[in-house]
Amino acid sequence: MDQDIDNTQIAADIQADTPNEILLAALKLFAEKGYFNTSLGDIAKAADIKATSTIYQHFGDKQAIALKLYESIFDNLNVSIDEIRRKSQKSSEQLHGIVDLFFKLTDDAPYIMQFLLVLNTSEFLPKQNPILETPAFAKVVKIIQSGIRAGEIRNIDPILATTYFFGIINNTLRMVLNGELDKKAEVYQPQTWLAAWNLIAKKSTCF
Amino acid sequence: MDQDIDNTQIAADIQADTPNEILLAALKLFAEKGYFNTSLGDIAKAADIKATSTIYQHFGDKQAIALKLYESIFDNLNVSIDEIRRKSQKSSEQLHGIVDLFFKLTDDAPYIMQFLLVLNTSEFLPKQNPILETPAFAKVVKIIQSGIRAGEIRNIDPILATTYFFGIINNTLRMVLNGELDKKAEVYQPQTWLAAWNLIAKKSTCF
DNA sequence: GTCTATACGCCGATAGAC
DNA sequence: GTCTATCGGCGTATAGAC
Repeated sequence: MDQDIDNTQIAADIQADTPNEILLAALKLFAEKGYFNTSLGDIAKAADIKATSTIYQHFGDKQAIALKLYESIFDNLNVSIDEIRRKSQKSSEQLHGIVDLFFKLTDDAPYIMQFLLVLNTSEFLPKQNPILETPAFAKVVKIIQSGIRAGEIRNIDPILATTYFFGIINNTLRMVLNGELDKKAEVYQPQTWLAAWNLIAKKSTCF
Repeated sequence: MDQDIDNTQIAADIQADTPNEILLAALKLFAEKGYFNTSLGDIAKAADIKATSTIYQHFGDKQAIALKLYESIFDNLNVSIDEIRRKSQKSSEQLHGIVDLFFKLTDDAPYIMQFLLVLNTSEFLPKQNPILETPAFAKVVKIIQSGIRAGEIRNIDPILATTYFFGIINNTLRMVLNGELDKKAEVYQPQTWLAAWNLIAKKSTCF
């Protein structure tokens, strides 16, 4: 049991085995430098491995590493969203749960949020769904749709409402990730949540 | 005079000479496939040039092409923003002018907006300012600051207000660029402007 | 100013010993 | 299962003819 469980929480099965070391090193480097600026040599070094060939024992090729990361992150995101939806029926509370998750991840697992919000996965995973066509995203749209039916959310195009809502949330988190907003994400969470929610809520308090 | 002046409007000096052909080809390819998935061979072919060596007659290296694009786009953006600021004193009208420009560019020069909103320029232009530290961005913050002083805009952190405002605007444009929103940008402009403006305006009409 | 031809290096990927 | 050693190719960049 290592004590470096910082960024791994969401990164699937937490095992201190070599494949996971490789994944964590790759996630960090991809987030920091981008996929194409990261060589297998970089990953090997960061994972305390002497030979790049060792990587091929665990992954088919470089893309496969990125793919595994992509799948881990979205699988975990899916599970988290399902849990959030089970806890409450109200769209407002479900959305609040997702926002809470995103802000926590930004502070606790910034590499994962960098992967989600900043990297253009379609550039190195062309066969994979772009984030906006991912099951996780579809679930968010569903939440907003049912919020509209329930009268919680204004009657506008659900896709557009989702675009506005996460435009605010994600842009704020991007600004935190790149240091343009210099405090922890949690500092901005309350007012950012209010701004985003009031934007789509039916009975907005206006300020 | 060629008739393909589609995407060139903002791309600086419009001349049908070879350097400009190269820049236009590169812009298109970078926007479509990303910088690292685009080889000099790709650019040469798209620019109707037989030899990659010709490119080196006009640009120092591959990065220099991206740098020239970066400078052209931001120089033109700067000029446009200055013009907009000169036309009116009111922050609301200045912001509306910028929003109008962004939506028009998304419909008329999508490659430029892709470059601005989607590409991670810091991955291939590490020495250049990230977009958020660009003079153009600083001017937007200034507009919002003076809007706060004038009582037009609510008294919140100008950086945060800018983040919210362009979170909505830019995310909407990103959704148009990738086809997730399937109509022209101009279709979404009125309600998106209202959503973004009411979010930061002091006397919001609420809906 | 554009071409042909070619050099060079990096990095992804493989073979095979231990 | 990790290592050493090496290959092959792609893509950047250069030399030099026309």
